[in-house]
Amino acid sequence: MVRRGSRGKGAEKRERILRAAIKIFSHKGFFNSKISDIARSAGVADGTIYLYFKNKDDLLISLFEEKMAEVVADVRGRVAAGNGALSRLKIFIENHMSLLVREAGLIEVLQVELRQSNKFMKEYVPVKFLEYLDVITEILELGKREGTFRQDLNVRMARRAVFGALDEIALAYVLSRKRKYDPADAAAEIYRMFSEGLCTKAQNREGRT
Amino acid sequence: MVRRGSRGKGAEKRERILRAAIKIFSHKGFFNSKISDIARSAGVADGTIYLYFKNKDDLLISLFEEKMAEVVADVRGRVAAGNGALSRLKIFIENHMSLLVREAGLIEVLQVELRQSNKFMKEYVPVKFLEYLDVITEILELGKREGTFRQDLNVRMARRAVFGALDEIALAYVLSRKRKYDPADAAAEIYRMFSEGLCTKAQNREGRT
DNA sequence: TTTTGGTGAATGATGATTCATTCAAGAGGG
DNA sequence: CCCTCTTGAATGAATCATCATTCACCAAAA
Repeated sequence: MVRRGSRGKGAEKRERILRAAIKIFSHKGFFNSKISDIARSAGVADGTIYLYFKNKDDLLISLFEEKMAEVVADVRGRVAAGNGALSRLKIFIENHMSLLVREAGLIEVLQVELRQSNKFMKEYVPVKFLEYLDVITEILELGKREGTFRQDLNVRMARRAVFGALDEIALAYVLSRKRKYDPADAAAEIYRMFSEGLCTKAQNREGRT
Repeated sequence: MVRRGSRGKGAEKRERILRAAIKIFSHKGFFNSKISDIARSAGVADGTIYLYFKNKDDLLISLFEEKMAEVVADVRGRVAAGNGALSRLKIFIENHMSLLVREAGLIEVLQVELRQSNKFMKEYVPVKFLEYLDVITEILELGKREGTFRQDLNVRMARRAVFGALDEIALAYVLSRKRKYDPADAAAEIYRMFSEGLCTKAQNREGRT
């Protein structure tokens, strides 16, 4: 018997299906993607997908949660390396933009399907996505403690604003075939917009990195 | 014979269908909405919808374009009343957040379906949405001319950042049943984040409204 | 031989779209 | 003023294609 845990051949096949799902969903969107497309792309039979996932919805949600978990763990590690809130914010923004290149398909799926699922799959709470937002929250709170950021900054609002700006720019990048700008430049620009907007006046008057 | 131009009973019926579509799409999402749902809600027969719209996709797109055209014309008028880029930016942000209350259904549809359509309906270019972004662009360019905003501000990027921040916060508002915050407060917060981030240092050192 | 993962054709539901038919209202003739 | 007649809007039941999901069966491993 082949076990289907986190180790062994089963896990490998499951992973193949997830990768294929990312590819197909990112090309056609969830509703236009057929299970048989995904199966073909993964090199398995249609029915096999149902051995690993409850149904099509479950496939999408598993994809969100598992891949986002990796992204969150990864960015947490990177951010921790920065010292000070500004440095960490910079790392976070740069990492997000570089995901566009490293994990293009995944980001495309997240961007167009997350909202849908978020809104219409009643029982689904995007836990891992919220954790991603938490990483921003932690940076902002650190900044307030440090005195780098305004004391009256509304953290809940600011983290949405930061994520929203990143996400929208990422979306523009993904949608434009022409790839009009460089993600690294975009990161620098966004960082500047927010750091100069979030810093105390004292910080603004002095020179900053 | 009843004509179906922009005047007369035909237009009224068409409008009823559009309003019903907004209601149903915003509740269930495009793919989960049945034409028969919309027909019932509009008080017409299924087939009637095909007298006014080519197909389901066309219904969604017409909805985008026509309703966004109204929103764009409206915000243009309001923004023109402000003098100076900062004042205009403030008006734009406040108007966007107040749309959440005035046009809740429409905004919900735009937020979750626009990305989808944008990405997957190959021929569709969201003209009216781009015009909405142009309103921001014009404000930013005015600010640069005036000297209120940094000369090296990347307008294309900044307008996406502004829209993205607004959109994300609007989304959080729409998704949370609990209505955790007041759109007017949110507008003030966002305005502050961007104005302090976009202004030249000279502006920052002096007092501002 | 038994067990289990894997298969993919068959099933059944769903829902967009069509189209034969109905209906209402104006036109014109007597 | 009344009675056809014509026209096209409106209807909604029927059609038809499309998949998600199931399940009877197969092959390899134990």
